[in-house]
Amino acid sequence: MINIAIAEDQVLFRKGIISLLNAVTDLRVVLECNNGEDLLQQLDACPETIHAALIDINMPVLNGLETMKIMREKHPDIRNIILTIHEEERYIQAMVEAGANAYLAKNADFSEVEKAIRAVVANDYYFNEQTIKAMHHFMHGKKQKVVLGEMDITRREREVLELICQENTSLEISQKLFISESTVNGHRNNLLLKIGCKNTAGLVLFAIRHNIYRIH
Amino acid sequence: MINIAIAEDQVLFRKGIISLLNAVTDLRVVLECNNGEDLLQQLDACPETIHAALIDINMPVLNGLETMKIMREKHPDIRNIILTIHEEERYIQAMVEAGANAYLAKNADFSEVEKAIRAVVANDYYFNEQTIKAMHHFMHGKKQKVVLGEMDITRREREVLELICQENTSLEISQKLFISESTVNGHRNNLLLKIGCKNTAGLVLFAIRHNIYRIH
DNA sequence: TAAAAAACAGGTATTTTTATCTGGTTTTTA
DNA sequence: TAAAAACCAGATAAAAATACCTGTTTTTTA
Repeated sequence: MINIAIAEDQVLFRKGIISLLNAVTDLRVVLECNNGEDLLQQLDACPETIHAALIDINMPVLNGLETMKIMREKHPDIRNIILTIHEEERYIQAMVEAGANAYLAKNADFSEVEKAIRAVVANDYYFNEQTIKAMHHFMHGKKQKVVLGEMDITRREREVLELICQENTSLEISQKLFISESTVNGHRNNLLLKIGCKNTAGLVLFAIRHNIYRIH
Repeated sequence: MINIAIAEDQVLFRKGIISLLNAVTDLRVVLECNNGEDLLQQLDACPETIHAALIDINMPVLNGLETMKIMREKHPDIRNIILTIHEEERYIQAMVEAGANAYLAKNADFSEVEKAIRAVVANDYYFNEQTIKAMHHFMHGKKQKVVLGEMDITRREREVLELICQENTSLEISQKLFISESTVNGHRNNLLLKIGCKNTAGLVLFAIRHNIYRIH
């Protein structure tokens, strides 16, 4: 019997996965949580041995990356399977680098989820073609300048980026932050370099992808 | 017995929901599809009476809104339940206006999905507090300038907008569309006016909100 | 089917953004 | 706790985006 924990904030998706997993005779979902912090707390209180954890990236309170880093330290025997909508290579790279045992896109089919669970329990890791490819690109030095961006973006840069997303010009931003327009343009430029994009459009896309700016 | 169809492109989410629905004794998922076009085709070939359809908004080929409009004409007896990640009022408004019988966010819990299915079958409609609120705002004239925007944007403008989101400059866009840079700038300007935003950041946000550009 | 409206194509001038710089300050880390 | 790295602030020139125009062609609609 394989015991599974799942951290995923979308209730319906979570319940659906649990239903599918519990329908398999030797799989059992022992723990379910809304976010990473919840997972860590529940694990401390859990008497059962957990073999694998399905972890979402976008979660409130404690996100997937941070959660997994702590998991590696506090629960090194639990295999971490990332289950996310993000298919960009930089996510795969960041997660694998941080110690993920498997990386699955949410649009994978269930048989792959099952396969990944069995694989990580038996052989520690499960990497599909997409993941292997991302790792190759990473190793061949084709990695993005900023792996999981927001971590490497300074507070000031983040403030500027937020205001850019709110359609402010550099002058307006400088007035709101009480700095000169040139400085704002300096931050803008650093953002472009760090994120590795070409212009404002790229900055906005990055901000949305990384929840620096939330779209309504 | 209530027969249900489901159109949802995320396989895992779809399979999960189906597993949950089929676990309820008097609910049965008869039809599952990847997109709207698939749904319409399968409905034509389906000998069973479908009582309700769960429809996602973001789907390839034929999206939720277009799908539902056709459903209203060709299958007026089937109740359409929108099941989406979008919680913005303009989506609710657009969908209800187009004839949705219920609107649910994907982070609803399963009991609400079940409740909504029973409600639309018994009483045609199911609207929760959030939906009612959006409809009130709509009726009180607080609706956004562009309800589901893309309708008012020409094909050419949409092409330009897509390329803007892909971080192309006006010159690059002009080369890709075989028109002059000035023309591209003209389209850009019209987009700014129609959408009512200030700059590229606003254009990108609009494109994402209205699924003209899909973020990964 | 004419008239009207909308879409498409383009030009010019101004403003904003982007590419490269310099140097001081704060934070890491060896 | 020095040295190194990263952050913050800024300037200037070049490139790109935006504001404001004029026409032509295609679609609507009265």
